[in-house]
Amino acid sequence: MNFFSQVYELVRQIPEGKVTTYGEIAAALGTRDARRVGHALHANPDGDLTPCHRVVTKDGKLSESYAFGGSFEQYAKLKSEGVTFLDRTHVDLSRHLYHYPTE
DNA sequence: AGCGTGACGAACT
DNA sequence: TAGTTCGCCACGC
Repeated sequence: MNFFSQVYELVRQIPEGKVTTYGEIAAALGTRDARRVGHALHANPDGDLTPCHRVVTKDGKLSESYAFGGSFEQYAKLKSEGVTFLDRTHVDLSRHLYHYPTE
């Protein structure tokens, strides 16, 4: 089990209508290196297997370099799942942030 | 092999 | 409050 796989596992645990942040994932794996989390998602082409559109930055901002058609795809997918937005590129984290259980 | 960069973000100054 | 440094490492050059 490598870091990438763990990232994918956590992302798959995000329920519909929820989002999480790079920092949450990194912290859940015991590190502060959010860059690897982002890199893992971008390196993963399995858009159906791993809902990377549910992962945003700490500010709730959608990633600017999203691989599947830009942040608009994230916006469309998330909105269809019931996620609300502060503006076209910012998720309402106060309503939809998924916090990983601490163990 | 080293160096710079990067879907990031917290801590520090 | 804003700017800088540090964490940590895959990847391209």
